[in-house]
Amino acid sequence: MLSERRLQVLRAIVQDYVGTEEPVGSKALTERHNLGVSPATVRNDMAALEDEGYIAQPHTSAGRIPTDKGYRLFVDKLAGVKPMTAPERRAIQNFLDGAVDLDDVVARTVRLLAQLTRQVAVVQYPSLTRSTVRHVELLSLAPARLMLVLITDTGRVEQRMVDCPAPFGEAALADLRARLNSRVASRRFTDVPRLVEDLPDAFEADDRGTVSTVLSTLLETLVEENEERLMIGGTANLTRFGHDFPLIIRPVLEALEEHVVLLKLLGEAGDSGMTVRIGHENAYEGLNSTSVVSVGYGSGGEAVAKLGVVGPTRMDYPGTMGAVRAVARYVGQILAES
Amino acid sequence: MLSERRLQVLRAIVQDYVGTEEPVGSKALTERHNLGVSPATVRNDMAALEDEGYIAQPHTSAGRIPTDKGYRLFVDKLAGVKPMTAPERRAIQNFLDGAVDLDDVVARTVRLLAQLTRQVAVVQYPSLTRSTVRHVELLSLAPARLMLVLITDTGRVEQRMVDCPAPFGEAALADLRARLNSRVASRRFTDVPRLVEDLPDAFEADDRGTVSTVLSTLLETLVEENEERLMIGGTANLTRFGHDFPLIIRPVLEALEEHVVLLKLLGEAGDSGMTVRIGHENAYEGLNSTSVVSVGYGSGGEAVAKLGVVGPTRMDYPGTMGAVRAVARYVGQILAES
DNA sequence: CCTGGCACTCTTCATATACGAGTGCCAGCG
DNA sequence: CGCTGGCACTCGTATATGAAGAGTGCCAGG
Repeated sequence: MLSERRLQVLRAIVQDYVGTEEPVGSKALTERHNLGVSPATVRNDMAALEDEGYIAQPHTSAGRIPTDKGYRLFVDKLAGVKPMTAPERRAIQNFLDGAVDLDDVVARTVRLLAQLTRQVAVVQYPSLTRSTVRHVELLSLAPARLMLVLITDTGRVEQRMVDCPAPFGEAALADLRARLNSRVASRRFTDVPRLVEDLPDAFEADDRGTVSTVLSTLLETLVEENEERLMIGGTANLTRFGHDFPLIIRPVLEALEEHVVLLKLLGEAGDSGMTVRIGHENAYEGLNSTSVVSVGYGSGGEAVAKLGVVGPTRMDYPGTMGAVRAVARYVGQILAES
Repeated sequence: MLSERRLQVLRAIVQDYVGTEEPVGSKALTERHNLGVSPATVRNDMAALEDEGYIAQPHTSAGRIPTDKGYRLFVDKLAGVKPMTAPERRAIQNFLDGAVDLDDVVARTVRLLAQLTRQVAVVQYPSLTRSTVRHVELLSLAPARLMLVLITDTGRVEQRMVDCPAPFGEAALADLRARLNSRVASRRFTDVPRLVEDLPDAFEADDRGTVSTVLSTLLETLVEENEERLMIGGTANLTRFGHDFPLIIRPVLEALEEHVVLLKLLGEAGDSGMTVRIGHENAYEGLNSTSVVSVGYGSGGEAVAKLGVVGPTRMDYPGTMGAVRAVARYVGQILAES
């Protein structure tokens, strides 16, 4: 177990390195933080910390930098979440309050988060499977072509084309629409499959094919992988990565375009509370030199989706976590209001 | 006026520089291209080309690289559009044919274009104002809350929430829906404002407020700036920019996130045929070291939107133009089929 | 108008050297 | 036993120097 002072030394190393981007030496440490001990003592502590794998030196005779394990300890034990100041909170609220619909909320959230943290922001749309149905609509576009529109209580709207096996009359359409809504409105999406499974039985033989097609399209939209969407922003902040960045930045950009990868990443994060994945803790290789800070947000007590940021492992964790948490809170409020 | 040989020298410089990314000297030129003259002669030609501003040398006693003006001449006079090979064309078609809806078409197009050109791809959604109305739908979500859904012949779907000044009955809703569709279905979106302006008159006084609100929401969605959307992809290709790229790449990433900037850029491009904007020809400063190749696409003879790529000025123009043109053609076909 | 020759310019690369930051270790002190 | 100052050592960075090479501009001659 590490002594109290050694933990403080680690904390000081992380803070200085995050600030300066340069390996930090024993002398500089004692000057900038009053640890009450001499550089020689700090050197001993550093040697111990290095033995334990919390810090490393890029080259012999350079200062130390934290390892992923060092950041992990820092986040878990040595640092809290830095709360937003009152003016910052007001700014967040003002920025989000103008949103007119869900797309706008998500877009604004991405911008805001990117700006606050100066990192890449990732915001997931509210998951269908965690929302309730507000309305299901069926439009007839052509004799054998329908459009299915799903609307959730979180304001999300999904539409899908349905090619019917046979023409479908106006009367049957109205019937299906009414029955569908009476069964699923205000119900959770996860219950929908069970609630509609016997619907075709209520229709004439000629129409059952179409009804089944509509229902299977409906169920398809609820399948995970299909239903999750997200928006990213602030990629320009990747340029703040470091000097060596050409090699780092490319896989990160690639990962950011692979929404599936990001969704998986967010999915792996804990369901409640804030999750920080540091460097190699991220399963996806391209993100091995980044950290991902994410948290769920939702209108009530329950999270309907996640949001977060992706940045260099050398990031200001307390500040980033504070911003992410605050934004998630306000987004939740906005969703609850609408 | 430049002599024929000097133009060939310029062409050779552009080709070599694009290939090697290194300034090209007189000796290397005569070795790789059989111009039939000696390096000394080429040097004289180069001096002349430099006087005219077509090429420049990064440092004294280094080879020459083309200027924006040089690329311009190359594109206008010295190079054609390189057609896609038959297998490439088949691959394009296969890749696009699986698309299930417009979002999917656009997403696939972006991926395809980014992959073919190894540059950043930009694809605009079909413009509303250049499409015709397939269907307008009104859904009642709450007593005083409607949802307006617009569907175009190109498969684009836009939805907007409408907060009504007063509750709106089911009968009035059905009436409005029917009247609206009978007036605007199959008409061009640009005609819509004229076609609906007297609609409120047909309703009872109590409902006129709501009808007007619906109509003004409808008209709002048609305003340029609001109605245009686009998707980008392949940003990871920005890492292929050059060695100096941290300073170049940041403003480019910023521009790519500002869809308004990109839309303006595409808007300025010629309405028919392919447009190439080279370096400083781009009005937006952040894109001064990039070139933008864009072209309109559409189901019929008329373009409904544009697509293109953004890359370094040092790009393979003939190949890029060929890919952009081919993709635009196939996308047009796909849209016409659906 | 083209060509070969030639002197000149500059960048790049390798080598050598000095400098300094930072370390590890040790003996001594409280 | 832990902290401290001292000291020798390592090694990366910065600077200077020189050689090599690529490329140029210019000129005289064909």
